[in-house]
Amino acid sequence: MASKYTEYKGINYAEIANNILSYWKENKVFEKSVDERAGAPTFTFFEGPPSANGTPGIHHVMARTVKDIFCRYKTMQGFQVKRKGGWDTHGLPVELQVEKELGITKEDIGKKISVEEYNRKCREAVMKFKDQWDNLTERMGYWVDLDNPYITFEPQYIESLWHLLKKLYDKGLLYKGYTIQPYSPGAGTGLSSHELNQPGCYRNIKDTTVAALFKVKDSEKDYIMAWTTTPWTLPSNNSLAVGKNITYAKVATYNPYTYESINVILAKERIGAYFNEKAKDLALEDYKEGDKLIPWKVLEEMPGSQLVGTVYEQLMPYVPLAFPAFTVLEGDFVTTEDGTGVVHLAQAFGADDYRVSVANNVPGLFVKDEDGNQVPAVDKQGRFVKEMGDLAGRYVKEEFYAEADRSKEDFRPTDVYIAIKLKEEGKAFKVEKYEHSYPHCWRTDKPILYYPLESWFIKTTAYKEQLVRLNRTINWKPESTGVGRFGNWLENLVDWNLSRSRYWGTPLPIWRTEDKKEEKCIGSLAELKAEVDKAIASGIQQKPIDGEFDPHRPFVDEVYLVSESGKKMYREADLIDVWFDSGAMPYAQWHWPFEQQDVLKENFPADFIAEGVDQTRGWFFTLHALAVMLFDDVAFKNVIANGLVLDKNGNKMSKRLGNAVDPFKTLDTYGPDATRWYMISNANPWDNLKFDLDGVLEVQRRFFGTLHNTYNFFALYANLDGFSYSEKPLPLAQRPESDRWILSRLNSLIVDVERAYNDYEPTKAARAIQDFTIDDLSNWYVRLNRKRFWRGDYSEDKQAAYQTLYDCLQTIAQLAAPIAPFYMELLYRNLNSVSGRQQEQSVHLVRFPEADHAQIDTGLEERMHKAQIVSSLVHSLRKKEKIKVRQPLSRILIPILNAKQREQIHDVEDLILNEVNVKAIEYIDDASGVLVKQIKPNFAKLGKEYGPRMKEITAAVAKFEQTDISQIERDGAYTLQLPNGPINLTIEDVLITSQDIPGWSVASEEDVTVALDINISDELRQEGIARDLVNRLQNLRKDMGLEVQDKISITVERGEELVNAALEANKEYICTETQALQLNFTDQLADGKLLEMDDVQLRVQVEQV
RNA sequence: GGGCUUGUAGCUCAGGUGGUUAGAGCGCUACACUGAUAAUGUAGAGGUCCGUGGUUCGAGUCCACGCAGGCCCA
Repeated sequence: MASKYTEYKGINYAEIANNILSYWKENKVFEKSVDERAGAPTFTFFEGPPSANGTPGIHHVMARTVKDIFCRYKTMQGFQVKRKGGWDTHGLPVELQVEKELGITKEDIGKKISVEEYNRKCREAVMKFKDQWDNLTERMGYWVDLDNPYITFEPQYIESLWHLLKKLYDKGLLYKGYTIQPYSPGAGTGLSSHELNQPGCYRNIKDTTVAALFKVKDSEKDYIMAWTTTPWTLPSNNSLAVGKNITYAKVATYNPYTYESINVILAKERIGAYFNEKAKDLALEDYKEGDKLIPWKVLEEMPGSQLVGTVYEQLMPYVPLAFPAFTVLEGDFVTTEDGTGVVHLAQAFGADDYRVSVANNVPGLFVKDEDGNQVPAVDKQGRFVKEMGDLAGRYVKEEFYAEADRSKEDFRPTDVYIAIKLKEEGKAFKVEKYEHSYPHCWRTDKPILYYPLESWFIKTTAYKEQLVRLNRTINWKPESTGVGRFGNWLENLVDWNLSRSRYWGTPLPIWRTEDKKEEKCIGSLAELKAEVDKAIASGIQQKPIDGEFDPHRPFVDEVYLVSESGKKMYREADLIDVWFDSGAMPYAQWHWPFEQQDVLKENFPADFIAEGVDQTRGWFFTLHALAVMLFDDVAFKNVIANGLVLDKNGNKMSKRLGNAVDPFKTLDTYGPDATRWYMISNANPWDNLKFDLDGVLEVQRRFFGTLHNTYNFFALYANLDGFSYSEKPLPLAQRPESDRWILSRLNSLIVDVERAYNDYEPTKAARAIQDFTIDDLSNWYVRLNRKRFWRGDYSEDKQAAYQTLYDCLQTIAQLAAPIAPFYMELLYRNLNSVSGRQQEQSVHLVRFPEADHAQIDTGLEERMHKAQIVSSLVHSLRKKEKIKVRQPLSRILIPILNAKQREQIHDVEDLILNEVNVKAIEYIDDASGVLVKQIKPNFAKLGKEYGPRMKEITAAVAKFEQTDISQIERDGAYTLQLPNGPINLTIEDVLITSQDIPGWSVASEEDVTVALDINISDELRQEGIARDLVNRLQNLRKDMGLEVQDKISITVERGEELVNAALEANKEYICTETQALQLNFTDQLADGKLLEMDDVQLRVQVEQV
């Protein structure tokens, strides 16, 4: 055991962190923190896997600090907290990165590069920055098991995924359906939103638009008007959508192309876009064919809800559809920003169209292909199918035609062709070119179509109710993300589209015969092996599955199975959504159920997870969905959805803009503790953080600097006195008021911090610890008690001071360890290496402190608060009167409003007098006859009772004289005679203060008022001089380089009478303070030093003895 | 366009259930203090509590409608 506490001259926090890191490694502290808790209740944490194909950023430090805090906290509370790391390895970003590096596109896969080679590249790329990630993890102090992580591309992991998929399949939750996706006919492939968001994909183009007229069935001449920028979808129209809160108008007018008399129905707000205001007043009957101004008149108005259900005639009757096709529906996406306020729907060619049609059971327009399958009216090359009469074979977009065809003289784009046709048939009201932004395929440069593509889905909608119900049991931080963002998402749930047409990912384990009549879903590698053996037996497959089998493409595609009826089966070519990979990690990370069957019992569901709020519909959802569908349980009980880390100006960080903060550099410069503390204390994790390095510096200076100074102060004197906490702790009753006060505050702090951690409010915990350390411990307790540490013998009082300060530091180390694991470890070890009071090797192995409620004395805390107010007021008055604190003053006056207040201040009198260098406090009460009191109503209390009468009460109380105040104080009651009847006031109904003492300079705060007697007697003056001299002598000692414990001898040259007297009178005081063994006077001092004081000079000589 | 979220001092943030002088830290200015000193104390300047309406005796706080930023989704 060390005999001395380590003292520090300077401190390098980053270096400390490195030392602590080595200490943890050497002593396997992390491993112990898990292993030593074996058998204890578990606290389960799930690590959301990052992808190592990019470098980590500062926001990862944020997210991982949040995770780390609660894992460390729960460990300290005695739980066993296993933390298995993980890597997310599949997905499009990996593919795109590889393609970029190799300079290839998706089309080259299978041509310039084999799928096998391509996937091998992906596998390498995805771990490219693993070292950097591991390095960051370690250096920021994130404790997670990096040696046995789960990796989503490993065969065992994929096998678990297959098992889960099969469970879903067996429940009938896996089905193949359609989804409307961006589709490029030229490339023959669907596009991801990621691909669509690449720069240059959205372009402004001019399209032919049509405001089409849909005739209301059984009406004479009523037409509903809908506008579209894609006229080629009009032949596939199956319904119209209106907004239920939009007001529509029926307008009598004439068809501008056929001149027929018609009534047009459109949103009232959109009339101006289609009708000329000048023609409004023209008489309808005066209209002649060809007139420029077409008269119009609003016949009636109606809400959209009234239009819903209206049946109309098919616009372009190529393919008949059964009722309820051609019905007006309600659509929440309808606006009056542009168009007519009526949206034409073609189920096959728009996501909204599809959703609304399906929801209303309206059939979409499809035809049967040669295999009897339902297909849209436009084929995958972008051409109308043969059932479409005169349109058959036409490409829907002119860009799809060959250049040669387009340049022919009689070439008409299909949109124009349709527009003309509708004009001629009297079904168009307005045809015009319109410029808008439209997505293009980044490969072919041609416009995309929204087109129905086959996909595998998980029928999450079947579990909507359970998903919503169980979500209510989850503790979300912040709550709004759970009930709002996530809750709404669940309310509007759609089935989970699992399919991805890509190469690097988990293959869908479904095999089908060519006629799609037989199907098998494989749930394990063993099952696959067995099926393959069957296929080999039937001659369909040659190669058996061995132990080395990689279930990725292309190998899995080379596996053919045999159906029950003996037919060859092919794997469905899709990969699954990578979110399935990560959502299944609770099970797949343990290779469940193939190994460690029991592990789920102990480690599911998670007690806690944390990730960015952008994961709400990603990881948070897939975790929840799988847990609910497969296990009828939540996947996690508590979740923190943290916000973004922005730059200091509130802009998104990006490497391109150069405003990204380098996490490694930050850790190098400021150390992990200040970085973590700043992130947690500055704002709640779920708010966005404006990351400012100056803020980290401030945390370092203010919090860690203060704490470190406090420790250093303790170490300095404890070493001199040989304090090693070997004595028994002194009973509270034997410790002075200020010790009992700081211990009371300390125990209150423990209560607050524990509550904050339990509520997943790390910011509150950090701020509470910080405020205690800076305000209570350093700036009040240590400042007031400094002398107890360095003056006199090793008395009981001194022991009390050491023990008290030690306990505070020790407890802070434990409370703050989850947030600042390195520095708190240092503090803990520095203290315990001498005292040996705690046996654990690390603060992270110690149990979290438990509050001793017996030490909490709220009365004492109140009293001390009064002392702080009085001291602050006296300082303020001294400042105003320009009298420095070193000059003692005789007394302060405090008006006393009641007995309690007097008692409170009296109990802390010594502290106050000491702090402000005043000899006495005099209390003035009513008997003195000089008190002037103010009174005002207690609004909070009276307001509840009298409400509207507050105005008159306030006015009446404002008119109170001193005698009225005395009366209510004396009687405890007072009756107000008011115009609207009398009101009885009690003493609790008013607030009485005294903010003035006639003839004195006073200051007041809260209910305390202080006056300072500024008369300085000779005696006080002399004492002031003595104090000044002590100060100068102390400085001189310091200049001479003396240590605290060195003794001196002082010789002073006699000077002014007052000064001489001052020194004589205070000789003993001066000697004690300056550790002088003697103080001698002489008439002449040859080589003394001239000390300058405020208005005197003194020649002295100081020698070490 | 929808959902969620944020808006309080130059900056970062506090401000249970509405209650009458809206706070803290940093920064700035000035003064003081100095056996913790790369600290500390005191004072000062600095506010349309995003805006507009409303409810109320009373609104930073509650309601409605906007504005601006952010995230996610269309």
